[in-house]
Amino acid sequence: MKQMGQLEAAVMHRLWDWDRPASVREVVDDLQRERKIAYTTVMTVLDNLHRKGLVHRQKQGRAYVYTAVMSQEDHTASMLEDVLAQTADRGAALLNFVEQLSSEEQVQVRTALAKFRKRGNQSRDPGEKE
Amino acid sequence: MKQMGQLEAAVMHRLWDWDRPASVREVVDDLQRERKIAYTTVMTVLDNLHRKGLVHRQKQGRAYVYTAVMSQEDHTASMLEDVLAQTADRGAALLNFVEQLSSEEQVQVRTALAKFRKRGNQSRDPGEKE
DNA sequence: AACGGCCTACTATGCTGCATCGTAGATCGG
DNA sequence: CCGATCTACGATGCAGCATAGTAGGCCGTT
Repeated sequence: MKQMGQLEAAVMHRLWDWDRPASVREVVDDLQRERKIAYTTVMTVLDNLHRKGLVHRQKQGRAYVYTAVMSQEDHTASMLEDVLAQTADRGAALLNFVEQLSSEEQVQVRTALAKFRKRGNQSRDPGEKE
Repeated sequence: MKQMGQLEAAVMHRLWDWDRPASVREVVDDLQRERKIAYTTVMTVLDNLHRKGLVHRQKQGRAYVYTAVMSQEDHTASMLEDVLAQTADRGAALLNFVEQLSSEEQVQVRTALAKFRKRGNQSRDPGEKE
């Protein structure tokens, strides 16, 4: 459901990097700096992303400006969740996963978990975002 | 690279469940219990999985017997890794991810990490499995 | 008011991956 | 030699993504 194509990903990365509403024009111009691509191609992609619910859009003057619905981190977390959802034994998969993380990352995760534990974990403050 | 289609996944799940070399015939027969499907369809799928390196095969008599190259848990872990690899900020993504895990799973992960830490992390003792 | 830009909507094409089989040919037990 | 069973190879259909052209609307400028 979240899986994207190359171009879609390239577009999303720009929206994430910029972290502000961006028009098709802006995205096209930025992509153009790397390769030739038609305005309508990018427009179609943004339209598709909108239909898929990955970006939100709003009319600004004549044009639409697009913004990513989720932060990249949340999106990644969501994809990780999707992967995990398809496995029979989540626990086992999780173990093998953290096992394969680098020591540094293991520390990061451990630290993060400790933090959540203190503040009662379970989804962060309600009323944020959304 | 690891992403599979529905049928491919159904086949892999059987190989994982059985945890032993299985022939096309066996897989077909099992799939047949749920729906009609041609022998060659399954054969093609197994052949594709073989080309993709997800299963290993060996001649046994006239037929090939197939076995999953990785355990399901390792495969899932590998996909999680792939997802994480595509993100810019692995750390942030990891945090958001563990944040969204259930309390139980957080405990599991924490326990697992503690275990690795004691035994100098890096791959668990061989033969433990599960 | 007509013109040229810019933007959206709609449509179309090509490619790739997966699902699905059929057919031909090899092989093995009778 | 015959039928059953396998593999190898090829064909078709459908879906998702990339790509882009065309038509028409809107707006500021002559």
